[in-house]
Amino acid sequence: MTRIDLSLAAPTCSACPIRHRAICATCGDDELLRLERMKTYRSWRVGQTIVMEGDVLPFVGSIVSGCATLTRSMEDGRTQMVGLLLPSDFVGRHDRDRAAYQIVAATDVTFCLFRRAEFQQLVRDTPHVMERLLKMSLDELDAAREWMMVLGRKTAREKVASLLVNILRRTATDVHPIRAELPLTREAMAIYLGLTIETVSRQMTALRRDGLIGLEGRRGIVCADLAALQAEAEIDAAP
Amino acid sequence: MTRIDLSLAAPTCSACPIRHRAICATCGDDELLRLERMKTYRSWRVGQTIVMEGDVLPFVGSIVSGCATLTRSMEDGRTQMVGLLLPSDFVGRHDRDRAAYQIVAATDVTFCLFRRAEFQQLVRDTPHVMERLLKMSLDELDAAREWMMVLGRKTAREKVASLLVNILRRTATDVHPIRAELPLTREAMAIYLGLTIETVSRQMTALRRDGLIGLEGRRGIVCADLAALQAEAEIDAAP
DNA sequence: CAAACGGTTTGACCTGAATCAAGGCGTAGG
DNA sequence: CCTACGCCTTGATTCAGGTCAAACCGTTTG
Repeated sequence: MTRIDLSLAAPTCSACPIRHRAICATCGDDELLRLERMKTYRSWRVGQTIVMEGDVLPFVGSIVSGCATLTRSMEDGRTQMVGLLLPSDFVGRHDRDRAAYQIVAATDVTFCLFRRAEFQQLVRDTPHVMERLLKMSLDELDAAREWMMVLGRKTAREKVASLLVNILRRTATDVHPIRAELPLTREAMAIYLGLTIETVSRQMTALRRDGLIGLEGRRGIVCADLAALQAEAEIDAAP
Repeated sequence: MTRIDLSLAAPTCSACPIRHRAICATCGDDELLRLERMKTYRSWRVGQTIVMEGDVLPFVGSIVSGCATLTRSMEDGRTQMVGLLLPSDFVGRHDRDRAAYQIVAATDVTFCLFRRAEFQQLVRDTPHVMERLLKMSLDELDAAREWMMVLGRKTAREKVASLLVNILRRTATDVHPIRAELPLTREAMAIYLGLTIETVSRQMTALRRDGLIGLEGRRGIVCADLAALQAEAEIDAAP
């Protein structure tokens, strides 16, 4: 196995890559110091289970780099992804000590973790941190509802196109043409979209055949015309 | 048309039926007075559109009685319900003035409304109201994720059974056998579950034929063995 | 009382995605 | 270099749920 260095010289918060987008975005220097004292960086490798459904979860935190998934499973093994965590997203409930979902590293991933009890105290002492948490939760609720539309009403082709548009928007590196590295395997995409691996694969092939995307290796995607892909996803152009 | 009285002698908050479950649950007498001064009761009839997607929504509020739905629609008319509002549920974002979803009265319905600007000020002044709002939002997010499992992975039969269990739990009148009045038409059930009217109807008939539920008129349902119905819904018995 | 109407049920048929079954392809290891 | 392994793609077939069409049923209206 290729060795990679998962240790991370925990940067000061002010040098943190997610400083201005995560839960700490609205914190001043004093609160940043307080966070600094309660935080721990921790990394997991691709494929590792971070917590199981129902486990005690003594931390909450932000994802700093990489990608993780929240999933729920039924007894017979059917699995649905219910959250996709990308850098700056927040994980865990400050007011509950058990995980409601399984969390798995979709790529090598690093979290900035806070002990729950201390974080909860910070939330209670600092109204604007609580407001930030509230805003982020409401945004996640809106995203979950958008996703319900995808799961309930879209065709397989529209589902795959919707996911690609989301990922291109959030993780694109180049911009003309827009290009990104998929943080998900075909299986993870299927679990996200309520489809099977085979259907995801067929739809990816079809979108490429129709000239809407290009595939570079297993994970790379390029899109010369994002508006066209968005139209395929039937995303209302409004916002 | 049968006339019914939709005016409601706005009760004092202390006499309100949702006093201990809604956003105001943690308020003391002083804050209740403040709410009292900013609140308005307003009712809508079955079928009325309360707000359209994208409309300016100058209020936020709680549902006091009846039932309303949050839906999103695509340009070609496909529609998905993304929220089902029952008494004590909270509607609207304190930090946004536009509705992201269409809100429709599923039955005659009464809301307790607060002007957004005033409510936002209350939230900022009163940490425990903000914490209450945060807790309710996180609970809604969990419910949305549960629903994603239903939409993405369950069969039509399991979907219908899941909805019936939810409604029986939240709105049951009698308890042995458990009985409730469905607040939704077959069409609304279909929009909730990502199915068609016909499939919902067939599954309702099948559940009755199999002795899992009884139907009383169009809206009444009875269930002698809720655990059996729950098993049919594949709901993990854990909690 | 007949006709109209909205919500619901039922039946016949069709189709999109699941399932089952091979293969392909790039990387890792013997 | 050959083999194994993970992941992905492709093809053939099946089936759950959608579509189209008709009829039912309780309530309202002329």
